[in-house]
Amino acid sequence: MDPAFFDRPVLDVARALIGWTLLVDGVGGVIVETEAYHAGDPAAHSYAGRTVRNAAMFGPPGRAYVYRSYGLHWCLNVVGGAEEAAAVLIRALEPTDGLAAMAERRALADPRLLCAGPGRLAQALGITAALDGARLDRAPFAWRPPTGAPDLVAGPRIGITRAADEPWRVGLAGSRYLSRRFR
DNA sequence: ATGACGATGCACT
DNA sequence: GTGCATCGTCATG
Repeated sequence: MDPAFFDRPVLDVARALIGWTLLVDGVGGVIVETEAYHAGDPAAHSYAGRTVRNAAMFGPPGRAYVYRSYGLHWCLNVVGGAEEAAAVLIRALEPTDGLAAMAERRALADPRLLCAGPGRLAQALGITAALDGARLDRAPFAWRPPTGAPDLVAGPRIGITRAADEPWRVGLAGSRYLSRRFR
C-alpha cells in the first residue's frame, strides 16, 4: 500500500478502500464498508481540535487512528485526505484470512458476524490502542488490491447525531458482510 | 423483524 | 455529570 494512496480527498479514500484486502498479522479480509470523516466535520473526532486521544488524526496520512468506543470497543480508522485531520472509519470486512483466529478472538464462528461493525472487526483482528498512530504500509499491516472495480453504494453514517444526513458511508453493493443494509 | 437497554472508559463541559 | 463514530441480549410484533 503506497502512502500516496491516502493523499486525496477523504471521501475518495473511503471509496477507494472498498475491495482492498486488509490484513493484520495475516488475519483479515476484504473491506466492504467505510465512513469518511472530514476536517471541519462536526461528527469528526478532530472537530474540536487536537487532543491526546485524536492526535493521530493530526499526523501524516497513511497511519492508523484507533480509539475506544462506548468504553468497550476499539475502532480502526485510516488517516487520510488532502485536508488535515480527516480519517476513514473501517466498518466491515468480508473475512477471508485467518478465520480460526478471528473466531477464537470473537468467541463466535459465523463469518457473517465476525467483522460486521467497527468494534467487531477490531476485536477479530486484534486491534487495540497499541496500533494507534502506526504506519499502515508496514507490519503488522498488509494489503492486497481489489480484483476488479467494485460496485459502490452510499448512505448516511451510522450512530452519529451531528451531520447525520450526509451520505458519507460507503459500501460494496450487495455484500452480505455489511454492519447494516443500505436503504 | 424491530426496538429498548445495559455494559463500560474516557474526553470534555 | 453527560455523551458518545457499539454490541449483545432480551423483549415484543
